[in-house]
Amino acid sequence: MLAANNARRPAYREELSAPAYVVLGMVRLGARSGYEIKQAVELSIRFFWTISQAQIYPSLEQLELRGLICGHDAPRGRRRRRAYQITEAGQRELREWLKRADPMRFELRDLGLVKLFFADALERDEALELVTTIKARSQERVETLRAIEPAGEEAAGEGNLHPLLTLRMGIACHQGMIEVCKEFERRLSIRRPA
Amino acid sequence: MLAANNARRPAYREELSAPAYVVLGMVRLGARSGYEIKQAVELSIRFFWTISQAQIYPSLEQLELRGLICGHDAPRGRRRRRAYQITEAGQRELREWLKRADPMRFELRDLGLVKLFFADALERDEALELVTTIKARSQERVETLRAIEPAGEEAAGEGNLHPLLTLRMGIACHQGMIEVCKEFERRLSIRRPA
DNA sequence: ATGTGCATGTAAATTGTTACATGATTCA
DNA sequence: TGAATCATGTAACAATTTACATGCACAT
Repeated sequence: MLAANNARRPAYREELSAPAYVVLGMVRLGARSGYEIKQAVELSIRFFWTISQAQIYPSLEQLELRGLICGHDAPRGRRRRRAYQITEAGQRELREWLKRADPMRFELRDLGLVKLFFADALERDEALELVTTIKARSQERVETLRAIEPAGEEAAGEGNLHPLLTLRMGIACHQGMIEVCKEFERRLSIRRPA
Repeated sequence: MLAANNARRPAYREELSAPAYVVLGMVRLGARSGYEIKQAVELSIRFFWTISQAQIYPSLEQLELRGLICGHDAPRGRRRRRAYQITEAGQRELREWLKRADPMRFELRDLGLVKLFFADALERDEALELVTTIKARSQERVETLRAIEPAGEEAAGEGNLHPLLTLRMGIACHQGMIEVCKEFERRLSIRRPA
């Protein structure tokens, strides 16, 4: 019987996985430990990409194996910790990925919109309520994003323009949906007022 | 040794899964077979929800077990086929779900935005190209959605208002993002023209 | 002493996709 | 007769999340 390697590390493929590129990008932006990467994701790209802690550590390993990042033990007191930096090769690989014309699939999974789609099964006032809920959700999201905007503008002033761009895209997207909700609220309440 | 049930049908839980509700909703709208449900999804909600064929048939089974839909064999010639209809209980369950105030998480996974976020690692003209690519992607999406609009308007005239609502939400969302892209294209090309 | 934050890691479960397998019907 | 479409189903695979497990540091 052969000794099987049961550890579930990702297979060594030619292509890096998407999470690995995300980790690489975050290391480039200054996140040093797995812990810091997770935090950076939550503070920035969480609106269009999430990554769980269980994906980060294997990705770091994978990246280091290829020499795209280099890590060294950097304990804080007696608490263990491994700090990473991006390498020259890593910089190149990241840029290549950014320039690569791959699909970049836009995947939206939104049960809110699904419910809205089926809302003709409801009474008119119930449907109206649903539209209002969906609108409120986007309004909350816009407020959250607007609260981050100053930080994005500051970063833009210091040469990191693109986080602000993605922030504005999020705001614009939800703002657009809010307007449509308002239009349909009028439409639904005029025909049969509450 | 106990006889294990190795078939991978979904565990019988209190809660129905999201795909099951999607299937239920589509059966209500007149999709009869698993095949028709898959088609209906591709023709309508695919922009904010997808479902693979491998999820549909177990969902149908699950729904029938609970009496939310009822199915009968309805072969076309000698080709086997099972046709479903929504039951009274199914109508109720669907409406309850639509009214239920659960999270309805909006989940976006977009490597395009991720790349944009990291685009400060690129030269200015390369970043500009990326912005243009992302803009083009949204423009294509808007065109696709606009092509469906007449069908949505027709459905709205016949009492199915909400598919048009979700269609307009998609258009508005991408239109908003397109405007932001244009603004940044100006910004990027003014400072250092190609 | 105790709760929160820093820090890393793994096992199990869940969820979803892709590919395969089968076979009838319709139309060119 | 051969391709496209209708129709159902499963096995294998891939991706991701959740939960668990561990332990130090620091402030209250």
